[in-house]
Amino acid sequence: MSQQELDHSLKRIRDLGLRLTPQRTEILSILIQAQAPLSAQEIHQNIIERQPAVSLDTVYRNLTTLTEAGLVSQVGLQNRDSARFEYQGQDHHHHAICLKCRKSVCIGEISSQPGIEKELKAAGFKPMGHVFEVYGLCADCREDR
Amino acid sequence: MSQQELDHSLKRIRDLGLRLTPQRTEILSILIQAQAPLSAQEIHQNIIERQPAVSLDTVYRNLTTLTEAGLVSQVGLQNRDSARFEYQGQDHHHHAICLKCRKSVCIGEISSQPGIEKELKAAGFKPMGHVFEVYGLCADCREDR
DNA sequence: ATCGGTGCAAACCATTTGCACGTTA
DNA sequence: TAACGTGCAAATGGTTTGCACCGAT
Repeated sequence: MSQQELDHSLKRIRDLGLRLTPQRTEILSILIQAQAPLSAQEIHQNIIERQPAVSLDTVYRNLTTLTEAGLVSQVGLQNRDSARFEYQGQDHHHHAICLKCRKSVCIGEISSQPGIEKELKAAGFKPMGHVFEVYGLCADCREDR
Repeated sequence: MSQQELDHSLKRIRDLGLRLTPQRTEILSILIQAQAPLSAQEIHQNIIERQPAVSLDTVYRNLTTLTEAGLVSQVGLQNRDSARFEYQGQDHHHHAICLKCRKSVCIGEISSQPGIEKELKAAGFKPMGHVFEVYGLCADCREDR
């Protein structure tokens, strides 16, 4: 569970020759415990409850660093407002995002797409990742029953 | 072909009670002719070659209006820099976006995902749309052969 | 003792908005 | 002529950056 993920992450940080600062550890542990992808601002709010001096810039810089380290990944919302981040565990998964309240529900990985793989191959495109997001209305926000 | 799409779009605009301004028509026709999703800035550049007085704000406002009219859709890039827009024809399709040069290749619609549909139903989530984007390196930018 | 990391303040830049005027229907 | 749409300029807000100091290794 989370302690294990934190240990794994700290090891990876050390292995990459990055330093282990209290800020970095804190950001990581917040993301590991998070139930949903968080924005930089939300992470910052969360942190200053315990460490009031941590700046928003540091949160941004660490999110970049952790993303490059492969420990965190970005979750978009088609360029509407701010970016969201989540801890990148073993399981690759996606999200269904509510257009009204912004909450997101995790959904599993999509099945392989032979047709698309073939198209990419034909175009000479080298895929390195993908984004799949469903948007709509969550159970609380939909107006029909 | 494009004249037909333009006519269809102009009709839709009239049907919605929106006005037909030269700026609006121009933006639409640029998007219809575009080979790839364009950013607001690119559309603006393109427009002022013919109508120097059109402002960037107007481009933004029209992109919003046209998106709401269902004639244009946004293509993201996971919140990295600026948004891109493309004409929304009959066919629903997706993009493979090059992380280096930003060019994008169109790819077909993904096949239906029974597993995910079931998950969404269980969560009470009402899907209204989805985004699927592959990112990686295009034929020109990949370094291996 | 290094060199990466941090805080602060200022810079950036895409996008949005208020307002008065022009134009479409 | 009544909204709607536009241009201009200013505001907004998320994110980035320069710089000097601090602290992990």
